[in-house]
Amino acid sequence: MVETNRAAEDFVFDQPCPIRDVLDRIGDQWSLLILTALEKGAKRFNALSREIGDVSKQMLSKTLKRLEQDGFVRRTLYAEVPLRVEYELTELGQSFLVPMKSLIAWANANHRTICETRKAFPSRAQAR
Amino acid sequence: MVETNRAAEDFVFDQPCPIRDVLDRIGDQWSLLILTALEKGAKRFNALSREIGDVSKQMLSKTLKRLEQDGFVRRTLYAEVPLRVEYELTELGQSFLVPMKSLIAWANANHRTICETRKAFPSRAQAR
DNA sequence: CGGAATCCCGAGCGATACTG
DNA sequence: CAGTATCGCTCGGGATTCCG
Repeated sequence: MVETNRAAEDFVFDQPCPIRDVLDRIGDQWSLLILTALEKGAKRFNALSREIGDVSKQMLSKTLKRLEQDGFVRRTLYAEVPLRVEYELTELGQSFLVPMKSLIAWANANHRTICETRKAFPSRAQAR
Repeated sequence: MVETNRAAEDFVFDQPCPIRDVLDRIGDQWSLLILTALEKGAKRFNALSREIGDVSKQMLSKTLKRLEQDGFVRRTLYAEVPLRVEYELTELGQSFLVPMKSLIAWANANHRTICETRKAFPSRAQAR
């Protein structure tokens, strides 16, 4: 699993289009939720799980690892018993939230309009 | 196909979380590309197809319809021969691009850092 | 407690062919 | 030209189970 196709695998590390690369992360359903949940401070794994609610442990784990790999989140392991692991935003993660917030604000402001428009659209045979 | 499960179907029209609803659209790989392509003015279907390049007709069609349904894009049909259809941004679509641009700017500014961080991450057995 | 491994289903999406 | 219909594959991600 480690040495499969080197060329294709390396592609992950050098995406040609920045915005698509970024959208792939935050567009994956959980990343943004996690990021905003961490905005108020460091959280433990199960605390995040409880706060977000409808995320499986697997996805929380995977998403956190990706966010860590991309430098949005820092993971700290405390070798206690029982184990304790804390996640917190890095500077990069915090700086990302700045432009993201204006987008969130836009979404909140215009969501009602979007829903109305959607309802008014002719033909109920639409996708999704 | 029109009258399946009413409750589940209506859910599409009234999403509880604004930002997730919005991200579902622009996170779908083509919406943002189309929106930015339309920023400079109205375009015809095939013109969009050629400009974006690697999008199939099916996905272009579906995505445009969703964007139209959500009120981001306006579709105008000219009953000529041969057929002519033009797509353009609505005011909503244009207003959306404002916060989106700051996010794009962030992505451009920090993409290199993200790629470096990603490369430096231990263990090549990462996801995606 | 904090994950990793396995199984599995449905959505996303491309390719192709057909229609108005 | 501007789509729609059908097919089939891939992959995200939930459920469940196992590990340190």
